Amino acid sequence: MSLTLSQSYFQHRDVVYLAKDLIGKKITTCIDGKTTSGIITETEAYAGCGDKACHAHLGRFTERTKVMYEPGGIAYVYLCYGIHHLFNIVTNTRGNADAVLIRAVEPLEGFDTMRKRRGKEKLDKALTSGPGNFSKAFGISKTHNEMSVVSKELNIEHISYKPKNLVETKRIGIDYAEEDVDLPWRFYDNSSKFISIK
DNA sequence: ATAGCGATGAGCT
DNA sequence: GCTCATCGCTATA
Repeated sequence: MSLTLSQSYFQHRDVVYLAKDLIGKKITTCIDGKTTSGIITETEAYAGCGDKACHAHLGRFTERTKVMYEPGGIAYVYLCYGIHHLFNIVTNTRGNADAVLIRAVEPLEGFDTMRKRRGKEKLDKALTSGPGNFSKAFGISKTHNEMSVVSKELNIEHISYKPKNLVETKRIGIDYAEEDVDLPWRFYDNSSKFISIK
């Protein structure tokens, strides 16, 4: 049994709760006619204006970040290091600019499509672990910025899967975030090998 | 107009 | 563990 998560699910006010709750959910993309899916194994929460690691810190509102202020349930995709497309789900209600970064998934369907998009022969953990790798394997790019995550192309379902060893720890790559660097807002299922780094 | 740099990943040692 | 590719975003002027 599975249930597609609704727009209102993503409008929950606590982005940290959502980041944790999304571990073990199933994410599916149907892009360029190719279906790929997997179990979410790693996420991070970014908590809007008050979070020094968040792109919307202090209400920063630019061409890039404006999508974060929309009501929850749409994608925020941006280019990192000029190379990697990083996929986030905007959460909370309008004006709050919270988001959950998807950092890794464990593949379920579309192995051949993922391998082809990644240019990899082997099915090792690097196929879909790490935010840039996940996005590439699932066919997500900046053209999907602002797309609904309650759609045919992109959706998330509750499935009968329970994370067996849920770890809470500090976020990756945000050394500039001063007193917010150590917030335990990264979550991963340590029973999966599809994790970016431990 | 432009300098500085980043929510990374791959390859090599 | 270390280097570096690569370019859009941001702030500053």
